[in-house]
Amino acid sequence: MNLFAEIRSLVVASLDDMVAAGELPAGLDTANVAVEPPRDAAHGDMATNAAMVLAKPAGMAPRAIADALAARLVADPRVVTAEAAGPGFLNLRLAPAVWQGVVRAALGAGRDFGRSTLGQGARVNVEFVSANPTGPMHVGHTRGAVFGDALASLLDFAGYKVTREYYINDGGAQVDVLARSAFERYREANGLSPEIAEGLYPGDYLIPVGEALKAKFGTRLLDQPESVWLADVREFATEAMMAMIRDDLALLGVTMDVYSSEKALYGTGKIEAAIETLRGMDLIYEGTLEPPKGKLPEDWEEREQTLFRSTAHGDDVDRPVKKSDGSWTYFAPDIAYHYDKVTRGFDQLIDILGADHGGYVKRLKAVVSALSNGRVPLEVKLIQLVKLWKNGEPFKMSKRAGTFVTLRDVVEQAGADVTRFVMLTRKNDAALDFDFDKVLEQSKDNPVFYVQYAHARVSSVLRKAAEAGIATDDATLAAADLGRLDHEAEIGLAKKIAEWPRLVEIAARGQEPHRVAFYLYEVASDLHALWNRGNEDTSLRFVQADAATSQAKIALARAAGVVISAGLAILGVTPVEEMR
RNA sequence: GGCCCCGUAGCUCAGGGGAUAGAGCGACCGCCUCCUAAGCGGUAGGUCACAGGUUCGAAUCCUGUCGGGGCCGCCA
Repeated sequence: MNLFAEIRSLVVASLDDMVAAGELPAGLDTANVAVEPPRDAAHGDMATNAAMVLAKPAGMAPRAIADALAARLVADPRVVTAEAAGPGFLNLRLAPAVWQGVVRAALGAGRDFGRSTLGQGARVNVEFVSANPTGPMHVGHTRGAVFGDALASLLDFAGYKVTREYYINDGGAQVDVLARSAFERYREANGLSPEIAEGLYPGDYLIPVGEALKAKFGTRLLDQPESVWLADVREFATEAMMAMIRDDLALLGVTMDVYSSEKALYGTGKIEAAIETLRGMDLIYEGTLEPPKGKLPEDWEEREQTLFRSTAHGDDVDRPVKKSDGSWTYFAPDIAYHYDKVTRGFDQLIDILGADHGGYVKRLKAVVSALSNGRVPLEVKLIQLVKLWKNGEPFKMSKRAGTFVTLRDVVEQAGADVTRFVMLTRKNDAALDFDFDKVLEQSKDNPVFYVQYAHARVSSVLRKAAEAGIATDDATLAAADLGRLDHEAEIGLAKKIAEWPRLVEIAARGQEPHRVAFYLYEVASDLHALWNRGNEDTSLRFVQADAATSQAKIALARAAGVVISAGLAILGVTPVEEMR
């Protein structure tokens, strides 16, 4: 139930009536006609730009269209007044019954209130995290994980069929490094002193892997050359790392639907097939790249390479798919992987990458564009840095200094709910400050607390009502006499609740889960404001002496709680029943 | 050199064709004997980096400039 969409339908239908009555010329395009909340609440409940949009094509004055449209709109019982204003806006005021109906609808739908059919069941693949399986997840991964998961939930809520996917980079040189690092820990487990050479991974997290290798292989591998043990140790260590990463993700409440392996692409002909497909489109050739402009790399040499003609699909330069020794570049399996996603039948692909991969976006889009013949759009969402703060100072991360902050560190200190909410209070492409002191603060200055507190207050109302012997199940509340909700502050909260279905669609269209967080803050703010007014004006308290009035007011509170819990569910945050 | 992101109130940030540009913090003023104060109400504060352009209308779209950050190269 998107009230704004309903009123827009009414506006468009009224415009059609005007055409039929000869008040407007036929054939007008109403696509740009919008019905939105006005910037200033004093203007009314909703505003439409119809008269301004149609004035020019209709060859009429905006005011004339607005007045004629107004006359038709007020005939609808939902519309109380329709007044032309400003440059040609038509401001509408809706009947209290409409807002009361929103409360009833929210109670009826529960956490599904606001669910949309916008996506029409389109299949979307959201690939996120995709951290190298060489160590624990760090803060940067955490933000990507939270964003990807929330975006996936948001799209699901908006009517898409979503697959959450993790691409395991287990095919490159870094997993060999992992294997060698783990082998040293294996030697250590066998009483030898490990030699963590420069370039190997020194982290303690590999010590248990060494122990496990000992348990599995005993001393058998100790005197063997690398060629004997590398593949086995690599596989063992990679699996151990992935188990660790899955645990980290679980800690955050993130569950993937699909794990795809880069390694699995090798030796199956999938890479070759993808490249050959491109070659069939004349997009693969042997050639030489121009040297990069500006400062030339010291070891730059012109070499003939196998190149992907990504410039044919919007990239700036063509990209190598083979190294000069004939092996694939890291880009080649990525081509095959995206080809795989396309052939699995997704209607839309979303990649969530760290901002440092920004230079990679155009070639990925070129791949997907080419391999899907332009059918499948690829959207790449870049995740900006997280800056950690502690005790009022920036918390510098350094692997060497041992101040490397893992996902586990963050979640253990701040909790999954707080971590998630805070990381969703910024646009993905803006840097984020994560201040350990502030995120745990129990005050209204902390948005996490503020929103949770609002939800807890709703629960508190329900508990109080129950103690007073008032029935507060949703069915009873929905059947309450909501006509008693007539105070401007109460109607105001109902109006905010009415925005939820519209917000879901806006956020989903823009792939911007942060909008949900900001909206929830507004709902919480309105609820707190109403609650505070109860201090002065006891008639605005939710629990009243008589059951009927109480139920109407509690229905409103409950509807706000429903929206908050629906929104928090998208963000992956648990709504709390009480503050502790 | 090229590409991407960013520049909005003192600070942190929303808003991304539409009316007088918003919120929180900070500042200033007022408020707690009581029933809902881990507070509440109010005020001040902005050439939306700059310059052109498109439009009936630009913080929003386009071009350029300046400033901040990121990326480039057979490393994934």
